[in-house]
Amino acid sequence: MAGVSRSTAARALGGYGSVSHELQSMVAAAAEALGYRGNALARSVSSGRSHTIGVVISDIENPHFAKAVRGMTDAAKAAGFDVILANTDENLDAERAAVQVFLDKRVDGLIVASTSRSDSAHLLDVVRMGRPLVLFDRRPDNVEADWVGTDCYADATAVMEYLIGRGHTNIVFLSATTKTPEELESGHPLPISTIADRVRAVRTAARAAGIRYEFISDAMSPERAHEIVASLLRRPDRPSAVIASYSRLALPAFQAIREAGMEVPRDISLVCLDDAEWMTVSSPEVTAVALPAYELGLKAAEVLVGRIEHSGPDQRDHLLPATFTERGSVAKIPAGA
Amino acid sequence: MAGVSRSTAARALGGYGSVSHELQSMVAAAAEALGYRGNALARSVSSGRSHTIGVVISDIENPHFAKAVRGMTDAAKAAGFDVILANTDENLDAERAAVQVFLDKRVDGLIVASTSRSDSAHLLDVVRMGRPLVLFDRRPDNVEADWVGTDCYADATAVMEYLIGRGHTNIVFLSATTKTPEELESGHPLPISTIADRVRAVRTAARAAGIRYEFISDAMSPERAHEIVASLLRRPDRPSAVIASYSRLALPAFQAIREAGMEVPRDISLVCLDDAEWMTVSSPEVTAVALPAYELGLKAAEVLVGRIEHSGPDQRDHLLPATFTERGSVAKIPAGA
DNA sequence: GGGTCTATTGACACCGGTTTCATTGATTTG
DNA sequence: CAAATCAATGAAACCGGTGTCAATAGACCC
Repeated sequence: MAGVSRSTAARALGGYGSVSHELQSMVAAAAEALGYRGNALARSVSSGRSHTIGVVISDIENPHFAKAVRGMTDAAKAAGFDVILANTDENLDAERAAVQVFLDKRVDGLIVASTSRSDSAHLLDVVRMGRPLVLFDRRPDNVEADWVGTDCYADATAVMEYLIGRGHTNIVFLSATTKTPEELESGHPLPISTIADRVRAVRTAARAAGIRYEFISDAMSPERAHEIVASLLRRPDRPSAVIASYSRLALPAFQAIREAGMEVPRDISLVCLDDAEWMTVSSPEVTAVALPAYELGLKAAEVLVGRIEHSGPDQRDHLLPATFTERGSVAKIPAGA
Repeated sequence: MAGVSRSTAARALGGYGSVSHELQSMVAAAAEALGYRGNALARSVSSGRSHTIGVVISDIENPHFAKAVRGMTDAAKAAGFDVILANTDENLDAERAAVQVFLDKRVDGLIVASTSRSDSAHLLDVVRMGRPLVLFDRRPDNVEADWVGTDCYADATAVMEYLIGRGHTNIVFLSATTKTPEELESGHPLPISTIADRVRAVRTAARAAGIRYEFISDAMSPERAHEIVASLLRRPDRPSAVIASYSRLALPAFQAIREAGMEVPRDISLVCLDDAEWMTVSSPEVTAVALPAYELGLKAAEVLVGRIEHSGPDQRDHLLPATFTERGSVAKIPAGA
């Protein structure tokens, strides 16, 4: 329509090569008149860049990931990338499939919150084929890639010290993993690195202080967590404090306590290693560690984009600080009580 | 490597055309040995199918959308599609840009929670070029496409009847829109259809019952909502009940009431037209309308996939029921009080 | 045994971009 | 004024798939 060759039209629209001003505007006018829009897929096939990054997480309904993904999309958008999303529900096969599909779709890079610390062949594939990869939250043992996360060991240690400092001597750590409490106790390797770090921190701090502690795993669903806490409360040697591994566990725990006719923190204390909105309106408000989810996501995408564009060689860990927020859910137990 | 032509290799791997069993396995073996993976982009260029759907919402951090997106990804995954995501923050330009980019990336279909009821040229483009489109939550006035949502008018009416039934005669409706209260009052068209329906329901029910009511718009951020409610509480003619348009407004409202030293529902009642987790652990628990967010998302993606695959002609509205959940945040006011 | 049918295969054009290369004409240089 | 330089352009090949078509050959039919 503009009376030029395909090459010239492509140059005019693609903004590369050199085109005279006159033809430039003729082509632009023709494109406008025709309602022409470039085919980003075709462009990607030849250019090798899809301007899309793949994000693989366990569940977007989890507010932590929702915030993180928001951070990722914001950083991605600022750099001209889109985000394609997959939920794995902590299922390794689903994770592998998602990574594979995204690779097939030629994403420019991947952000993965891997469900496994050790089964990382699919991630090794990614780095082997030279696709930028950023590990999110969880850090697999043998994958050489950038990692963005928080220091779970330090955070859990701080919480333990806080509890111990307030006189607690019988603490339960509630988490969602398929490992048995005995396995946790014995230092059996855990599939998810963040949980592993927290368990290790609890064990180390409790032993150092010589206090009673117990791991309860298997709180896979909110319903199950509710049951577990309810039965915990009926025990004669009821613990003085419960540490919830994350907010989806703390909520049913809180409800179970209330339904049992007990009160936080009078009858039992509650801390969470993950913050949530509701913890600021509950009675009492819940003491928690607030993870910088949005910032983590932002950082992860920024690091990824950096790798995509500069492909520098220095992979490293990017640690962001969490903030411990004291509210009103932990009792101070008088010495000798 | 398998000693066959490109065509045959493609047929063997692509699973189309006919290939002898012998060559089929030779090609498979060669592909395996070479670690060959198809290029989904190239496939999409020639096939015209990208197996990707674009989702355009205002904010993934909003739990309503997080749940909805989870539903969408689940339905999409089941049908072999991936989801690519964009946040607009209720910014029309961002929405337009996102739709355009997704179109350029040749998504097979779009789900859009549009920020505007009337400025829908970009959506009309989508239907004009024959891309399947599903409208989510909000329904623009003149776009002929499937719509998945709830009946906001009916839900808000039910809440008003509940409040009126409990003796409330001075109600404030708190929403986040740039329109002034006077514009809301006069029936001025609102950009977002769900808010428009709610405002209309409140006005109609209040007038019918002859009670006092007031619109407060402009609660754009949680901070602003907090301020607004705080000043509301200092008024001599303090309203007896506040209806929060959605949970991100109810939370700061709840906090502001508490910080003012007042108590829900003794000093003021609170209802929300959108449910949230925290409303079950706050004291008191908050009466709210629970939107079936996950199901809405699931439905939206199912409808979209149906259109992509069968392209039937009968576009329609898909209404899902919300559930009113009475908890403890609304006082019963004795007649004549 | 000749003719038709059908499965299998390769050659080749196509999708819609990008990129290399040679050609052209104008401008700058010596 | 000839030679060198350079911007602008089109032809053609490429990216990595898919689809059409004709050639081949073995199976089947009478």
